[in-house]
Amino acid sequence: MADTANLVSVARRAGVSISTVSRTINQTGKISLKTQEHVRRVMREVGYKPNRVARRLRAGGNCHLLGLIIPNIQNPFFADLARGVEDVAYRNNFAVLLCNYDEDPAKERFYLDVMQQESVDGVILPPIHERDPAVLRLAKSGVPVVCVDRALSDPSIDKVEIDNRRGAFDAVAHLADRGHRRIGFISGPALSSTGRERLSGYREALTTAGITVRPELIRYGNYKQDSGRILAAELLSLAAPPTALFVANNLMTIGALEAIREKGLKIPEQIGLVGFDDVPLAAVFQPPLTVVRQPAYDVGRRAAELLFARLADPKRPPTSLKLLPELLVRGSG
Amino acid sequence: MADTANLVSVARRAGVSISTVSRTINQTGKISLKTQEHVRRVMREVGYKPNRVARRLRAGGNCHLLGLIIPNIQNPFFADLARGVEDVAYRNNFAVLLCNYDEDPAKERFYLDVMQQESVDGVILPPIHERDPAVLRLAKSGVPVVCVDRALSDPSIDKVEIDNRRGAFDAVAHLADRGHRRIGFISGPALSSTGRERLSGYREALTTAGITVRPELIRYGNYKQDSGRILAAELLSLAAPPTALFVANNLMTIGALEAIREKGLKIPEQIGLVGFDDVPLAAVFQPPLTVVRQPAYDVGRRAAELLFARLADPKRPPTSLKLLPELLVRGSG
DNA sequence: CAAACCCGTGCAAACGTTTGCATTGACAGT
DNA sequence: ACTGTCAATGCAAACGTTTGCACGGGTTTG
Repeated sequence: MADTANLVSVARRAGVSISTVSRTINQTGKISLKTQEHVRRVMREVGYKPNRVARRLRAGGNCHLLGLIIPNIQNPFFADLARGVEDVAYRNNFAVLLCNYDEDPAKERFYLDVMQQESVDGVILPPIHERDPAVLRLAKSGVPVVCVDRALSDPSIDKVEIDNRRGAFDAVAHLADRGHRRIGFISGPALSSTGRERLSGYREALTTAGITVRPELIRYGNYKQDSGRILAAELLSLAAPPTALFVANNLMTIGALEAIREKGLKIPEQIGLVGFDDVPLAAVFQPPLTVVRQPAYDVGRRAAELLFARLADPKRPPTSLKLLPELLVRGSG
Repeated sequence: MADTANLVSVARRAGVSISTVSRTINQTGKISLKTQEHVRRVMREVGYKPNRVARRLRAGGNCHLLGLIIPNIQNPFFADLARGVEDVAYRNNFAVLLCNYDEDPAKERFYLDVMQQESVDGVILPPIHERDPAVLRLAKSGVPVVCVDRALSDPSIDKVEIDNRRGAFDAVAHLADRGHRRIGFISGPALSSTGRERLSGYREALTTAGITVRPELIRYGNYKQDSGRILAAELLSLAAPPTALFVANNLMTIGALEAIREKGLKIPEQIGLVGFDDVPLAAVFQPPLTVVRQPAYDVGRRAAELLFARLADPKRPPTSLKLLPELLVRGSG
């Protein structure tokens, strides 16, 4: 366990003070070119790597670490998003602290504390709901926060969202175009901003198409596979069942497919289906699934870029981005 | 930006020294029960949270952070694995530093450096290959390392693997049972240990079934979707094409499905298909996909548990776990 | 020619912990 | 009464950085 090279050993070996070494590394202060080169050579020789921990302790931030707190990395949407964040972080020599909070406020609070304790340079997360007090507190304490996917009521916070209303509208309008009049909707939680927006897009599309909104065709799920299966089964068992389903996220869509299979219904002949979120297998599915693709990777990428912009200029005005989802018409509805 | 409570402020407020506070927190040294209670009350009052950065700097490890370096979080296998790691970490009040290295040695090296610079308590990763020098160096430098999914030649390192040979054997034996005699194999990279093991399982199953191994039916991919599509198309265009395909991972299986669809072949009548790795949609696919399910979540969980065991007792003998995959016979082959 | 200035560099404090050692009473054994 | 022991606590060094300030010497300025 050879103790690693540090500023002191480099300085001693180069015959200069540790300040000089530090300043050559960070390009701060005036150091003659000759000295710089010499120091750099010594650093290479001993394989010096600055200690990020000491650096963060001293500088309290500004030190190459950012936090990403998401509901669940097993959801492909968040995996893509995380990847977008990570790629930008890597390009800036940042590492990413990843946490899954499972929509559990206690876990969220724990991880927000961790972020502060680790003095990360910034945090990216979908807040648990619009006025998430723990997130607001973190932001107020000076840690840059970027919200993704879901909004936070505070207008001073950078955010990257998806136009959920538009995505849902397009999907449902498409189903109406195909002649469907009874379109069931498996929504997200009534409390979530994404859930509400997708619901309003659904409503609006129906109204535009001159179709009455029937509450019995709307069910509220929790974005998990099971609820998709159960709620789809409920809808399909109605006396007057819908001829098409619109499902508010990927996992619930898979659940709905299970229910449809159990009923032995043929897609799209007997039941049309459009889901929110694309998934890897959707394009090769029989029939290929029509979905609203969310640019998840881009959401992550843009959020990270926003974060770096804020780090570079803490005074810049807050930015709010709204990315457009895309209806991929394949074969299921 | 109210400056956060620290040891000094707590100590002052409680009228004791910082050592006393520190020792109450860590349950080290002798502090009277009365003092302890008092200190704890003050800590609650001011909402004190120990600064993890300072702690790590001082203690150099043992400080609630572990590193996870994986090829790509967008691969559901690694997403599940990551989730397994994270759950165990959370239960132990640890946070996880997650990095994607994309099979790129430069990125891997960068992230391994980061791990050391962050003085994480331990690292979990699938090494890029068996004698990955960067990983060996890290391990030698005293950072506990647990290898997952792929092996490292050094026997002193804890590892959790999948019995790839067995998984491949079961899959191919199953296809042979169904009467297939020309079974194509889309393998992983020839260099990877998983690739080699799955290949040897494939060979063994054929031999056991009395089928000659034909090199022209074996193709080497890179575990990505494109190579699955391209190689499957090649196999299906042979003068004597295989009647069934065995594909060595999930993404390449999706690629193979694309190729099969382009050819207009019916599964399983015209072409049988078994893939390594389960994916969310596989069970509701038409036909449902027969796959070798890897217990990815458990790999992550066990690896994290191994890591914590090693932290608790650095002298414990190295452990090597081999988890069994499971052939899920559904409808595709 | 002194005063003012700038360049290149070093000294030492600070960041918030942990921990070896010293210190203080209290109390028991002689 | 004197000493050794022990429990409870405090002091200060250390972890590896960054950075404000000071300093020496050379160059410009009035």
